[in-house]
Amino acid sequence: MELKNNKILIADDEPDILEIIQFNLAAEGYTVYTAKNGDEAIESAKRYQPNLIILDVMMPGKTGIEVCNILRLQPVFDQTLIIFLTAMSDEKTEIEGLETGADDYLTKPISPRVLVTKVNALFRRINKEDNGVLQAGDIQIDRERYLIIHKGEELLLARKEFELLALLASKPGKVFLRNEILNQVWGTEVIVGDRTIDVHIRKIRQKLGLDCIKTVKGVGYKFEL
Amino acid sequence: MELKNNKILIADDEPDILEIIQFNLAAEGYTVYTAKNGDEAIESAKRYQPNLIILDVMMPGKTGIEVCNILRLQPVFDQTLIIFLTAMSDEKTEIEGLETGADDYLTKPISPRVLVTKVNALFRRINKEDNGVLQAGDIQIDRERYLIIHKGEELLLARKEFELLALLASKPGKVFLRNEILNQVWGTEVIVGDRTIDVHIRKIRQKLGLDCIKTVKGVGYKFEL
DNA sequence: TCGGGTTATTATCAAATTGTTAACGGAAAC
DNA sequence: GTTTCCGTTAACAATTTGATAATAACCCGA
Repeated sequence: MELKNNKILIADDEPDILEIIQFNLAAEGYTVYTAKNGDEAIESAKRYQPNLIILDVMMPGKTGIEVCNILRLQPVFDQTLIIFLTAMSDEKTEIEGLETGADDYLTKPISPRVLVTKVNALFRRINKEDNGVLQAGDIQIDRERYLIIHKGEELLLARKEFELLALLASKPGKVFLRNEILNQVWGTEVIVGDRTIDVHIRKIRQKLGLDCIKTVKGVGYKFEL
Repeated sequence: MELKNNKILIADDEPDILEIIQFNLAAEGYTVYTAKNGDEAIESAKRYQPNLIILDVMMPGKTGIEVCNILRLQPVFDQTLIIFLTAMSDEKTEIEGLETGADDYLTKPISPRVLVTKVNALFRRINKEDNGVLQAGDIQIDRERYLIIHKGEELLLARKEFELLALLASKPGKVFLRNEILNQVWGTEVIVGDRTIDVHIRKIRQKLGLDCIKTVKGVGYKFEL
């Protein structure tokens, strides 16, 4: 049903727990990496750039909280989800963890079903494109079928046009800087001129027939109603 | 978005890289200093007290990591952001750097766009006021959507007007000297006459229809109520 | 009240930014 | 092997913005 192209890193010093979690998440379709201690976790995190990191708090060497603190220092891990595994009702730890910016907790012993549920819930929250369809105003953006639906009519956009519109519509109202647009739609490697964006914007406006993309001069573009 | 009164020091022994980085960051409105080796870097850092230091790891004399360690010893550089430039995927160095307290990494070859994005992101993290809504009296300043909301009505300001108002409203009551305003909104590079500020103030007053910007004769302007 | 210094206002011009169109090369489709 | 479509660019038009100059209005103290 879903394309779970999400990477998860698990760090725990107990091999049994590691295996249970790995098995259950892999069965859900996630790509799972493991680490046996804090240092391994940091290394793996940097290498694989996982979307979610599950950290045991009690680990030899660096604790989960220390790992979290170190990772959060880097913007790369700004958006990364982090879940802590704690021994039962360790309130002090929870408070401490909260401050380091964890997204959720799990207390041992772990129920595989609870785990999977929480993980799914977290990702659902992040990937708004839940069922592949992004709703913005009366416009539907179907990522899976790569088309726009406006008032029942299906509209076919070219790839770049589609991605550009999808980006803008992903946060209605937000002004996207030209830089942001280039990064998200064209990637960081390619170098294209500034006019390129304009031309694509124009094509979208033309095909949509709606004035839903506003120009904010000197700043960028935004999608609005 | 253009509160870039930030100073950046770059240290690299390759003149080409130095120039590329300098050019791109200067274009973003940062004030940029350069150094050709570790010792120069330390000297410049002490002299200019930059907000961000970009250090090549491999440099003749002192390496970037050594420079970092030396600087971090002094409380003055406690809060200074540090980014390392490393050869491609040198994980060992990255781990080592992390421990010395770097804030981010860039791997060569450098993409100017990635560089600019990361630098902006770092500063945004420090100056948290960047996104989110700033509430001042019954006026909301929405940085993300780049508009002013007053009594439910959305008001569009030109870029400089917006930045200027955002600056004044960021500290209601505080009198901003003309110099401060110039530095914050126009940056230290650009040179504009004094009347320019007046004109922008006037436009804001006009568009807002409110008397919320007070003149403090001989001193500057302040935002109030 | 007058004068010096400062700010307000206005119109104007230059520069920056974006819009538009056409055209070209290349990839994909036929 | 054509043909079509896409992405990009260049060139130019249109628009908006920002800076300045010139002038009026203001405030304060002498």
